[in-house]
This record gives sequence, C-alpha cells and structure tokens, in this order.
Amino acid sequence: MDTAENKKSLNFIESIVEKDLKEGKNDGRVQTRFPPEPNGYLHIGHAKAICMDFGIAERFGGICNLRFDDTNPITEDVEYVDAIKHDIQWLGFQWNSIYYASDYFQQLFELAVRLIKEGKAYVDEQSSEEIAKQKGTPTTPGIESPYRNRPIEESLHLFDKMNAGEIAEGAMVLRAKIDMSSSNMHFRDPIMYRIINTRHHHRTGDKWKVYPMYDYAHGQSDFFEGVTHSICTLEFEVHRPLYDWFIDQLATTNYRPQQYEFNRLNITYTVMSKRKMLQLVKEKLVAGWDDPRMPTICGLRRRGYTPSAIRSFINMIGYTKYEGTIDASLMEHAIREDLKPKVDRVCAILDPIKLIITNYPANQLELLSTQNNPDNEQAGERTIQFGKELYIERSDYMENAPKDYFRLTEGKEVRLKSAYIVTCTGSKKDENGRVVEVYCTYDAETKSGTEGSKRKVKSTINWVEIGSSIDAEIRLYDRLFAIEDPSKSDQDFRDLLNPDSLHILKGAKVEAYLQNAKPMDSFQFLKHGYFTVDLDSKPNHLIMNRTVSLKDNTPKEKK
RNA sequence: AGGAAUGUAGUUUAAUUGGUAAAACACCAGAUUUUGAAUCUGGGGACUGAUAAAGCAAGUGUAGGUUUGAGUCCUACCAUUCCUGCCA
Repeated sequence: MDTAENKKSLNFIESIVEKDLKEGKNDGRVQTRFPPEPNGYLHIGHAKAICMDFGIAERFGGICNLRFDDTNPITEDVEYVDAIKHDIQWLGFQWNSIYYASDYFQQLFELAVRLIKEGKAYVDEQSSEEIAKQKGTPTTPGIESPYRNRPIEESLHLFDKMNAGEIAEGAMVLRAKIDMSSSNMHFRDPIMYRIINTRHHHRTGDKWKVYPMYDYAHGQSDFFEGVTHSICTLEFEVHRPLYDWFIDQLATTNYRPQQYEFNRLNITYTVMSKRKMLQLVKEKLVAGWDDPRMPTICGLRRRGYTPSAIRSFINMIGYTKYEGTIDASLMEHAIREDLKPKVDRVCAILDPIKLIITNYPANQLELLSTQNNPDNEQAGERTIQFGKELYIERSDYMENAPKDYFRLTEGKEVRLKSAYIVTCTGSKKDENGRVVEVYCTYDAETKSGTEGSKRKVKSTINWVEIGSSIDAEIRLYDRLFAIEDPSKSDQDFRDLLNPDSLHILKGAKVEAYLQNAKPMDSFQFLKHGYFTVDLDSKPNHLIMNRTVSLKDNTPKEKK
C-alpha cells in the first residue's frame, strides 16, 4: 500500500517539503504539528489535517507533535483533550511529543513585555465595541486608538496589573502596534492579550489572568518548538502576514517556521463546523458527539467506519487550494471497499414474517454450511441451523405479484440461501388482512452443494431458523441532512435535518452466529448493508448500527 | 469597494513542469452470480448539437497575447471563497 502511495504524485505541500529538503532549508529538518483546540471533538475534517501533518512527517523522516492550542479557558476542557488523543491514535498516528500552548505562557508573556518596551505593543483601555468601530472596514482605513502612543512605562505597568487580576475582564487588552490603515484587517493593531480572570485554565489553573490570542500564540509556539512547516486550512491564509510579522520579532537565525494552507474538507449532506455540531449535541438533535450520524471521528467509529477506510478516503480526495465539496458517496465507497474483504456475511431479517415448510418434518433440524465471505476464501465457512419454520423478509413475499417479481408468490420457486429450493403454496392472513404466515414446500433433492441444487432459480432469499435466531435492535442510519449543502442555505441548519436519518427496528431476527458479537464488530447483512455492533449493545440485547447500505439498484419494481 | 486566494467531465483530483487532457467516485448499458451487492465487459461524458447523426475554425471560467507548440507563461475581464471576535 505504501509503495502505491509513494508512486502517487505529490500534493502541493509535499512538493514544497521535498524542495525545502533538497535546498537544505532549516538544516534539513522537517517538523510539523497537529494543533487542535480542546473545545470539541475531532471530526473528519480534522482527520484530513491529521493525515497531512503526521503524513508529511512520516513520509519525509521528520517528526510531528501534538499541540493543544489551549489559549481560551472559556471554551476549553480536559474532557476534550483525552478524546482528541484517543481519536488520533485510533486513526493510527503517533505523535512525537505532546505540548500545550499553555506551556509557553511564560515565554509569550516575556516576549509581550519586550514588545511593549520596544514600543511595538500597548495597553488599550477601550471597550471591544469602540475598538471594533475604530477598526474600519476592508475599504476604509481604521483610526488609531487614543491609547496607542501612551508612555511605555504606563503600558508595562498596566499589563502587569492586567495579569495580577486587578483589572476587570474586558476592561483592557494588549495590542500590537502595527498599522491601522493596512489593507489586511489583521494588521490593524491586533489584540495580543485579553483578560480572563473568572475561569480556571484546565492546566495552569489561576496562574494567569491574561491569555494570548491565536495570532500571537500560534506562530510563536511553532517557533519555540522548532516547527518547520506549519500546515493549516485556507481561512488562515490572510493571517499569514501577521504570523510572519510576529515571527520576525523573534527570529534571530535562519530558522523560520513557514505556514502553508490547504483546502478544508466539506462533504455533502453534513456540516463541518464544531459550533454547529455542539449545537446539535446541546439541543439533543443528535444523541451526542458520537452519534453515528455525526461526522466526528467518534461518530464515524460508532457508525462502523474503520481507520483504514477514513485514511483511504482522505487519500482519495487529495489536498489543493480549491474549496469544493466532496460527494458523500465517495466516503461510502471507501468504507464498503474496506469492509468487503474483512467482514463476514450473515443473515439478518429486518422485517420478519414466518415461512413454514409444510413438507418438512416437524421437530427436525439440520445443520448446513455456508461461506463466511465469498470475497475472501480465508474467512472459511460456518454452520447454520435449518428447520421447518423460518423467518424471511416480509418483502420477499407478495400475494399478487407483478410479472417481474421473482421472489415468493404462490406457485413460484426461490432458493433459500445455502439451503433448499422451495415453492410457495400460499399464505395466511389475520383479521386485518395482514399476512402472518407464508407456506411453501421444499425439494429435498436441492440441498445446497449437491447436484440437485444446480438448478437455475430466479432469486435467492435470506432466512433464519426461528428456534435458533436471536432478537436484535437494528438502527438504520442515513444522511444527517436532507440537502446537499446545509451551510449554504438561508434556512437555519437545524430545520434542514433529514427526518429519516434514523429508523429503529426493534423486531429484527438475526442468525445465531451473532450470539457472541461484541461492540465494534462488523458484519455484512446479506442484501442490506454493512452493520456494526453498537457500543450500548448487551449480550441479551443486541444493537446493530447500519454503517452503510449496499448499493441499492432495486428500482425494478417500477411500472 | 480594498486585500488575500481559487477556477480542469456531475464531484474531487492528475497531467512527465511548455509537448497525446487522464483517474477515482457518480451515471448508463450488457454479461454473470446461491447477495437485484460484488465482479466482468463496454459506454457517454470536458465545445456545439436534440438525448442523435455528426461536426469542430472546438476543448481546462471568458477574451486576447507570447510560442513551432499553452491546462501550464503574460494581460484584461468574469465567477466563487476568505478577511471588519477581547474565537481558533
């Protein structure tokens, strides 16, 4: 797999790294970092970034560190730190070291003091509204703060008071003194520090009352760590000049981290915003961050997606600077391909109806053999129990069938998968006219594997023997949103949820083989799709999630 | 309107760095099958045309230009995305 991957043409960032290496930039070092903010769970978009950050290091013999961008205690929490670590490792990556932006708070503070002393930063006492107003617009320059040229000593003194907790939250900020008329809005005296003294930081506790902003903290953290290629998504492109400006304040040698941006991942029928996901979770529109409909790593995991499927999907879509939207079917293709050779085919009857073989001896049971996975010889065979009374899918019988219906209807033959050929002889209805039992006769000469079984039959249907079958709750998941691009709609995204994204079937019957299935085990239910045992599944209450359906080409029941 | 960036089949990416526009997914048809899945074979697909026959002075957002030769270089235009949090 790796050789095939290496043959593939390099993406544009890999090309840059290769060139940098050739030119001996940064002493031939390659160092990346994955910098999540611990304020939510990782999603498939992060997986793309993870594959990039760790992938570059792996491919070019460099290192990749995990760094938590924990500069905002208002939204961040340890809960997320552990989940993020787990998700990265589950995806199959291992960081070199773990760092936290908060590890650098002291250094960042000292540098800020230095910038004040150099006249490159000042304490502003205006409200956020005033500062926003003075910022101007992209087409009109901003105006300078009245505090912009206050004495250095005064800023120094106030910055200390800010950090001592003597100033109220929101009352003052530290701003870099750059250019209020820059065409780049980020240069209009960006805020470096704000006061947060009503929250404990999950690592530094109450030590700090001022916290650095992203633009200041991020690049400097890269610098402190020795990052060479700081890879992020396109929306940070306009931040790059500021990133460089701050680095300029620190760099004294040839070493410089360089920021590169690639297109973030968008997928049809879902949202890729942590804010929106949080909202879905908080308003209980989904069952949690790991709801199998969520595009989070934990959601995909619970849905039955594998790390290799996710990685192959990411590999398929590539990295460019064009912001498009990936067809959800591509991800579905990835998981089908991944699971195909790996998981056993089993019988599950989602909407059962009884099939009684009238000429089969009562109380007789026999053991039949069936292939575990026709796409993988090594998976071997297993035995299944057959008897007089079976469950079949309700839809596999029709009382008044059209010509092109090839399954059970009076007088017609079908093959029972891995068993016998049977002929339908009729059915029984209850007082409401609902079919409750279907009858058939079997041909004892047609047992699977024998000569007699070679007869051509139009259709094969699935079944489970009643006595040995086990009950299962089946959760049929579908796309979370009803429309392709919920974020481009004028409507509230919550009104665009797909009302059919989850159907729970309580009365399903599955074959005994699933008796010992454990959470996260995957199977293919013949004709239905790939299913995974849910986390909440118990030995006496089997719950299975549909990962993805088989491709559905059944619109034959037209006309 | 200012700045930054991006336009290649329906979608996402390739294209030996100036030299045959290709792949995957999607779509369509046929064969095959003890899964109406998978598999196999083929097809339309980048411009025009009606879905065709077919055409082309035709094809990589549009229009020009440079060149023996342009998806690739140059110019202009158009479209889309991002930028005015004390979020990251």
